[in-house]
Amino acid sequence: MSLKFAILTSLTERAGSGIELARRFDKSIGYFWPATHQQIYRELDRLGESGLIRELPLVGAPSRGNPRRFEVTEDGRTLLTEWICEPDEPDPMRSTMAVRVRAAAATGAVHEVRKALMHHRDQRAANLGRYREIEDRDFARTDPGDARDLLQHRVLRLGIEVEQAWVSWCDEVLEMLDRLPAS
Amino acid sequence: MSLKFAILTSLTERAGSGIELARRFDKSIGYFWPATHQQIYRELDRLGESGLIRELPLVGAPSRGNPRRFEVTEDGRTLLTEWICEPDEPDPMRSTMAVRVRAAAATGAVHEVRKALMHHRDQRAANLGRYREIEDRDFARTDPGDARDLLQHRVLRLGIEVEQAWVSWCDEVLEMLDRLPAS
DNA sequence: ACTCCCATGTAAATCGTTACATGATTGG
DNA sequence: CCAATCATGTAACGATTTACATGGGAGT
Repeated sequence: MSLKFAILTSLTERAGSGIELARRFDKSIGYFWPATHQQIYRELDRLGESGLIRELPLVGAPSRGNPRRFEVTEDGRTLLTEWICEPDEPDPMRSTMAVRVRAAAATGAVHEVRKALMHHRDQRAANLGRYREIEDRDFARTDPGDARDLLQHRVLRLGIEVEQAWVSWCDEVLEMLDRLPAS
Repeated sequence: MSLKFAILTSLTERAGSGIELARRFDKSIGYFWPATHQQIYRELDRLGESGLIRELPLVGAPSRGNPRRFEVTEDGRTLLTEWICEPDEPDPMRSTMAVRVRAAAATGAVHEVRKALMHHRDQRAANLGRYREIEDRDFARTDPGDARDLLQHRVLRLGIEVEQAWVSWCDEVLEMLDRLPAS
């Protein structure tokens, strides 16, 4: 449901082609709403049919260095700003790791979950590292910046804080496992 | 992908019928892997065909107070404990709220996001309240309990810590909006 | 008798993932 | 020229959501 608006947002930030969008999803807005290029192309078609985006005119023949590019229409911009105002229902949490720990508790195979936890912890720590690099690169300025910059920074901070919470939690559980008898 | 294992876990904790599972998903394991009763019935069929669960024999005719009940087979238990050991890739984050804030930043409609944020904050706070009630009711004992209890408690703590992070983040963004000029 | 809820299910639509296809083009 | 990559797309499947259907039992 939000893919549509994630694309409108990204195209509002800057007009671009399908592949460019796919790349932005891989390293920016996709941290909060992942999507593959297949999803994106499909959604671009639909958004075009609905008149929410339009294709920019190509100067020459469509080719590798001259791909189809899209921009948001006035209708699209209007719909997006209306959507911003809607009361937001939190997306339900969905964590395989949590299910694994519950499974460990249910079966009594408590130490078997250690490998999963350590791997999970490492992945979260890597995410955290990526986010902090972005923060240092893009938001390290001492002067406040404008409202847009501040809001973008808050979103990145959300990613950082959530990943931090995960890393701490994994560490706590791993410590707890260390204190348990080897079974 | 994890629904299968969430059901196996829940049936390992206690055998039960489809509706019972649906209710447990609504107030326990579903906090970390939500599922509707339709998903659950379909998955129960598949798990039965794969021999991972089996139907308990009914004493009388199937009826309201005498529903079909399922338990995990030895194969199911084996598969579940093997699955516990697999290295766990974190499920990608997916947050409509984060996309909304990015949209607010991109369009410049920064104050329009306030209503969404406040509603989101309230929902997160309500989740937090529910989790804390469960903690007080089920995990308030001073003696440590066994390994299973400890692990279950850690999972609940994960929920609590993530919701706390969300509430704080919403408060920070709302404060930030208060300090910005009215547009 | 009427209504509500229980327990199970079917159906359709959308969303998301994985695998593969195609032509064009750039780099070596 | 050949391989790798770019840019776009198709196809199929699985997962998820939403809506509706049904037959029975419980309560009033």
